[in-house]
Amino acid sequence: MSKVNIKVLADQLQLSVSTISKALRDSYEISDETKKKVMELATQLNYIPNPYASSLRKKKSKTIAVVLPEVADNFFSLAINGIQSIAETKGYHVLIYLSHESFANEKTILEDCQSGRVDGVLISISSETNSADHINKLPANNIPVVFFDREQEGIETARVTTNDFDCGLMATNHLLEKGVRKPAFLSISQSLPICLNRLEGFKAAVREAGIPEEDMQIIYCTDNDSMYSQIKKILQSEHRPDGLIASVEKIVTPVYLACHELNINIPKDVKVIAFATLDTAPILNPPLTTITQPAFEIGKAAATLLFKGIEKSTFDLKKESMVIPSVLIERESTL
Amino acid sequence: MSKVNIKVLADQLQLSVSTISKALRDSYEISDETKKKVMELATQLNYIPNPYASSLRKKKSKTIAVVLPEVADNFFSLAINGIQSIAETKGYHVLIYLSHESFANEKTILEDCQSGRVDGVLISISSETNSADHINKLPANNIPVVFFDREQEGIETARVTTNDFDCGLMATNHLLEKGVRKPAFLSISQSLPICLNRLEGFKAAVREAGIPEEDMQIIYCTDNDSMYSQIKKILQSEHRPDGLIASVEKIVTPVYLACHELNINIPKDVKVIAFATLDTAPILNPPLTTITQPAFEIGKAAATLLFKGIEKSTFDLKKESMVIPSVLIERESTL
DNA sequence: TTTATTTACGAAAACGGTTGCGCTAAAATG
DNA sequence: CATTTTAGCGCAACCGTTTTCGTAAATAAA
Repeated sequence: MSKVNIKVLADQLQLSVSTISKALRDSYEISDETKKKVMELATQLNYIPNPYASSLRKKKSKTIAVVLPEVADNFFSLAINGIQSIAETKGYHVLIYLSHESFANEKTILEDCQSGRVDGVLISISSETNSADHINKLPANNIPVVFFDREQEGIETARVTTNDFDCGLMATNHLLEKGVRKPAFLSISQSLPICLNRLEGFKAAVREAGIPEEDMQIIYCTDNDSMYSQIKKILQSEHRPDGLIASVEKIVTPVYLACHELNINIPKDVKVIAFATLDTAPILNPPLTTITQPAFEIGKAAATLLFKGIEKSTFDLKKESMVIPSVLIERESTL
Repeated sequence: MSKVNIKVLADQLQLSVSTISKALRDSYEISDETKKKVMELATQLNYIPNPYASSLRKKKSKTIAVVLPEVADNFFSLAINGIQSIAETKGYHVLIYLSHESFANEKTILEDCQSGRVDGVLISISSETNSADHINKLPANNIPVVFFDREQEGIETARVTTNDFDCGLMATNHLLEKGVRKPAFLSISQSLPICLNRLEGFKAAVREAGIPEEDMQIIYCTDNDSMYSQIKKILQSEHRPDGLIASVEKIVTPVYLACHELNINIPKDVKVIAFATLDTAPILNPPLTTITQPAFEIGKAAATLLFKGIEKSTFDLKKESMVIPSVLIERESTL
């Protein structure tokens, strides 16, 4: 820690600490001459203000928390980039917390966020979370919260999501148009709104198309480790689907591996479409048709909203809610 | 911000603030009876200590900074996970900073790190960085620094890297064994040690094998946007290589795309091996032979070292240096 | 019983900035 | 020339905790 503080500057210049403080913050109370002297000595001695002293007094930390389930996912990586890009320009610092998809962890993290450590929170909830209390405490304590991607119902605050229902519909219709008659929807959670909404879109499309109940499947792959064998089992069953919708990115690799292993041809035997931001999608075998979410933009938008909520007291986050549409990129996995 | 602080507790219990503080921290000076009363009221009123007040007084922030070029890269995502996993158990908070491969940004970030905001820094330097001064200031100011993956020479501190030279050698030898006679090495920087070391391995292997100078190529793809066309040009030239080594992950997609576009068959016409932690490697077309770096482990190891450096004054980071080997995973792109 | 020690707590000074208010001298106003 | 205004700066409280030191009462040792 740098040992030169305001007091050192004050002593050397024979001025009071308040004068130094004001000079550094370009206050109108201080003459240009003094300001210049202060600035010069400050840079000369490499003075760096202590942010925590300032935070303590001003009750502002210029820091936000980003709470997410994992970073080992392309979507969240890109979202973090988007968030950072905005935070940088605003002079904010970004604390990253990982819930590891655990509700208990999420709760602990959010508790700490009420300590004054952060001015606001961006959160994408864990797949276990299905209660709102632990999150509601934050706005109640004047800490603005913005959801991005994975939201939680029953909380009145801003959220930035993508058009999940429409995309579920779109993805399913795409498969149906390509001749799929026995579609299966692969999910990872029975409670996450993103999964539910995508699933609802799937159901709507299937109903609309008049697919009989027994020809469609909804499969929950909640456990990362058993995902591969679970998918293999489905592909070997007598009700083998001829079209798969992977509702999240991490389902893609097990699906492809299982198909290769079982000598099931994509797209001839089974067509595959996935919600993913994978940039290797075009070079997969075969290239994967994706519903690509604007991860970077979602991050940026969420951060922008949060900063408005933090800085403008007139701005009401409760009224804000953004939907940034995803795009379907057709490739050979659904040819 | 929660309005209940130590003073509120003190008033309600008719005790002094110092007693409360000590009770909360389980000091031996306080009777069990008082401690219990304090704890109870604290949880009842949902007291959450202000970390910045504590930091200010104790001159410890329980926070570290992670400075890296980008997060839109599998390697760094995994590394962050590794770092977080250790930080959590130690009760540390993690600030993420992105240099966007810019030296100027990196410098600004590191300057801020000297403010007392963080107790230590984990850094993977930008591709532009080739000076040490801005980093050396940190240890000089008693802020421990640990490099992970991308290090900078001329700085006496711990680093956690992988065996880049050996892997460069290994990758090249692998290609040569598979019949490659005109290898090309694709790099992104002329100064990054990871690139240089891998390149040195490449050179050594090529020399050893007696490949004539004119049959090997070293290509610098410094610009993200022109990478694709640059690679295409190389593949169309008369000196077309028959083996490619992608020294970093982000080169993979342009290489595959270019080959597909030009109808160049991997591995028949050109064999490809890449330094990458892509989990889609096995489902690419064709599956990609990789030198897979232990990103998660590197993150964990670096964080572990940093915390030792922070907490044990006897522990000398200068003497520490870890190499965690990468593994070559053979797939069809080099068949 | 006297003295020494322990136990349990409080007062107050830090930590490093920020900020409202007061003061002085010079400049502007009448 | 008397008076008000303004420019420029310092004093001191404050933000919420931690920590040193002091002290009174209770206990132990002499």
